[in-house]
Amino acid sequence: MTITAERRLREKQVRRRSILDAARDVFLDRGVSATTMDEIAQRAQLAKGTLYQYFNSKEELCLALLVEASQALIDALKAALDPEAHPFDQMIQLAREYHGFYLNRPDYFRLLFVLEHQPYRGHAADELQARWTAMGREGLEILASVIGRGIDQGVIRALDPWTTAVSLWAATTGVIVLPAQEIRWGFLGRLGHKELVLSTVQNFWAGIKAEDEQRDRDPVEENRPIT
Amino acid sequence: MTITAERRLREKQVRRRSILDAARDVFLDRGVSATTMDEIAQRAQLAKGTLYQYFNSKEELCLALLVEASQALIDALKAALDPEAHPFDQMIQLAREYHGFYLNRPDYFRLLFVLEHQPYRGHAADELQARWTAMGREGLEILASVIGRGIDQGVIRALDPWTTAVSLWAATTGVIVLPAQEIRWGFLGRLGHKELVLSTVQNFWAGIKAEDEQRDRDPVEENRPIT
Amino acid sequence: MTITAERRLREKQVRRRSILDAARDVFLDRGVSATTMDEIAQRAQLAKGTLYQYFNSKEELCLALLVEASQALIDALKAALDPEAHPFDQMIQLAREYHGFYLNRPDYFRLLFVLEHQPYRGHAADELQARWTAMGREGLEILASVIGRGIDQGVIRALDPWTTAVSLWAATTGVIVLPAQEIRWGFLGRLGHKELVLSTVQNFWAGIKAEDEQRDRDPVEENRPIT
Amino acid sequence: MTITAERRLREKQVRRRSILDAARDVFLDRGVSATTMDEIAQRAQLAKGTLYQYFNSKEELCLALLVEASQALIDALKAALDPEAHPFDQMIQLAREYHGFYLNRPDYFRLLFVLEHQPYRGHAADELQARWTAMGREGLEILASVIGRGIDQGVIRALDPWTTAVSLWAATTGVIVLPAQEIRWGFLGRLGHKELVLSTVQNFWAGIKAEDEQRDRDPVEENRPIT
DNA sequence: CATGAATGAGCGTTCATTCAT
DNA sequence: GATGAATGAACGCTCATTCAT
Repeated sequence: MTITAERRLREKQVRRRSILDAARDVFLDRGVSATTMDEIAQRAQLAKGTLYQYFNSKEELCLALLVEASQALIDALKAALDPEAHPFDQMIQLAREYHGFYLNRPDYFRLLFVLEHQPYRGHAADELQARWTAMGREGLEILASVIGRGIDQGVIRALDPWTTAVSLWAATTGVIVLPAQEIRWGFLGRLGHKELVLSTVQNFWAGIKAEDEQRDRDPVEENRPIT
Repeated sequence: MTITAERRLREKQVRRRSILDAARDVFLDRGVSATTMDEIAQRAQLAKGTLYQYFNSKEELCLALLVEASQALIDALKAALDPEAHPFDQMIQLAREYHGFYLNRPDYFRLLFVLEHQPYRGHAADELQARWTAMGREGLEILASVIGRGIDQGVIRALDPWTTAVSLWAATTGVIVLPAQEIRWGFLGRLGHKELVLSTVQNFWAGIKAEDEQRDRDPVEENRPIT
Repeated sequence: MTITAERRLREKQVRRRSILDAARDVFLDRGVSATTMDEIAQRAQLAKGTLYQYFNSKEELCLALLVEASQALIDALKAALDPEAHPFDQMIQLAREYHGFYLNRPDYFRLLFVLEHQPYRGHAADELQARWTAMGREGLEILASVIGRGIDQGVIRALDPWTTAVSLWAATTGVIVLPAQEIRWGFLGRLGHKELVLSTVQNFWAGIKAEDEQRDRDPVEENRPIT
Repeated sequence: MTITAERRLREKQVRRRSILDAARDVFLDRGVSATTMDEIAQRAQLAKGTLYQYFNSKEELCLALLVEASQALIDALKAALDPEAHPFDQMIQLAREYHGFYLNRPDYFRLLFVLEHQPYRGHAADELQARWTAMGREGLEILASVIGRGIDQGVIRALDPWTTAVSLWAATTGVIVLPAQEIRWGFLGRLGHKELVLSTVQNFWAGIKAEDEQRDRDPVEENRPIT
């Protein structure tokens, strides 16, 4: 009995997983609003009705994906951070990880930052909505605390850590997100996308470091894959 | 005769305007793909069929709005630029104007940079599509030429002007766009939004200026309203 | 005054004509139900509203065209008939004229015999409806009287003239109408269309002529244009 | 399990049938282009969306009906043909069957030969389109081969079998189709419709038979009902 | 619990007709 | 009388959701 129950649970989780995977793929192919539940069901090799046993609506399914993507990003950022390292190195670690997340999970990235999302004030999912918001803040706090430590150690000018974190994060995101708009704005220039991202971070560092801080070495090294 | 014809023309333009205004409002309320032609018609106090006398499709209507918004932005940027000024000041002028555009026409701004757009390769409106793309480039070129002049005058390091322009523009947009995501990411910090934008530009400047360039004064002054 | 009134009348007739011409052309291009009043107005170089000053509805416009076409066919058949000729020659005259009508006015022909027509029980046009029906009968009567005279003179077997007329007319129409269905039924065979029509008539004549009637010459000669 | 699946399949077929029946009825009432999917759904007592689970478009639904009707006609013609009989008798068999088809399935007949059809080059149903065309040809080939055998046996003059088949078929169709136009052309004469059809065939035979062929007997006998 | 057929409100779009000028 | 912009009821079709099996 217990064994059967366990297997049941395991199967349910597997099924939930495959629905999320399928939904993510199709959302990214077509955009959220252009995706139909039929397509998701087909990609997941499940009947359409089954989807509704795991998620109350298309909206909730999308939200679950957003929470998952946020969690993955936060986990990756946390794991990338060496607590012993110099604040500058930590910033670079985070930037590289952020860009690595973009490279390794462009699906999650687009889902979080490019795709248009309605306010999701639907008849369900208020809890998911709250979790999503909380996660956004959590990610920013990682960056803010790095900057705060840099200021404490005197290697960064006396700025507001939270504001600076927001500014850096937003600027970086703005650059990472660029390829999604390439259709409109034409080519990006001679630098590759990765170089563009890291040089933006480097410029930013140059702007916030304390006057006498000499650390200026090239942050662009190879990027280890994230799994 | 001529008087009647003139009035007709004027009325047509007025009606076209009111359709564009209504469409813009509803697009911003609901997002582009969730907006229905019925809603636009209702908001414009017109019959649905009337919309199709002015625009061949929803797509074309949206594109017309994008072209209009791009044009407004480009015009504002051009007007704000003092050709005699120091490159640093020009950068600040552009940034301030960009932010001013965001303040004065948040509707246009969201339309251009936040709302998701399909590739718009529909059965109409190819000319509009082309104009939109061209305008995007034109805007970037204004910034690139400022940076290019800065490099020529030796006040900016020897960077690629186009790449640097893309980087600065993307970073700035990333910051300006933040409030649209506030729902998700919580508060921005203690600095106001405008200060955040300008300090981002200032940091960027610090990163790209030539070593011996001393200009570092505070760019945050009052912002004159744009009409 | 009278002169002006006359010119007015003439202009009205000209305008009515150009509407009918335009409608006929577009009906034939697109089929009746797929034709829009916009297209007709455009082809007639008139405003759409003007159409409704000459015809109460699309339906009535179509009916007017049908009456006109019927009249043209009847007139052509009557004109082609030499009252002094041998009944066989008369039959051939009629057949040739019928086919000539198809060749010279394929537009009218398709309108009458190929295009699908609703019962036209609309809110107008009952009189036109009646005229159309009457004209159909009138055309058949021309053929029936020729056959009747042939029977009287002993050159055609003792058949019922009206029935024979219907049979000949229907068979001929069935053949003439073929090209309209070519899309479906593939090629027609080695004979040309005109030869097909006339050989059908010839076969029919061979079937109804009196045993001893020798007249059997080739009815296929050149066809004079009808204007 | 199998029982459930079987019943499902059966129910699907029943539903498909009832859609086809409803569509046929409404097409015949209103004409193809004037028929709306709403009307079909209402007549079938189904939701509109359900129609689209069985047919991809109105076009495909119509085409399916045409293929079905063609198949029924071809099957009937093949079944009616006695391969041992005299070519003249075979022609009469086919004509009688053709007319019988008209009597038993006037709905199918009108669908095939009276209703106007667009070229049907739509976004679906290319296979159906091909089947329809092929079936048209197949029907004609039955008649052509009868005529070809008559020529081989010397009872028909040396004509082109395909052309002659087209001519006979078109003439016969023209006569059979007459009642559909009765509204316009008034009564048919003293002979009944069936007699008209068969006498048309007989006249045709008289025109194509070899000089010395004597067979001329009355083909008009009672018509056995077709089920 | 999984299924997939059925549903029906809603979509973007069309077009015959009206009517103020 | 001529105009052409405005109308709005339909149209073919879609798709998130439900529910009997």
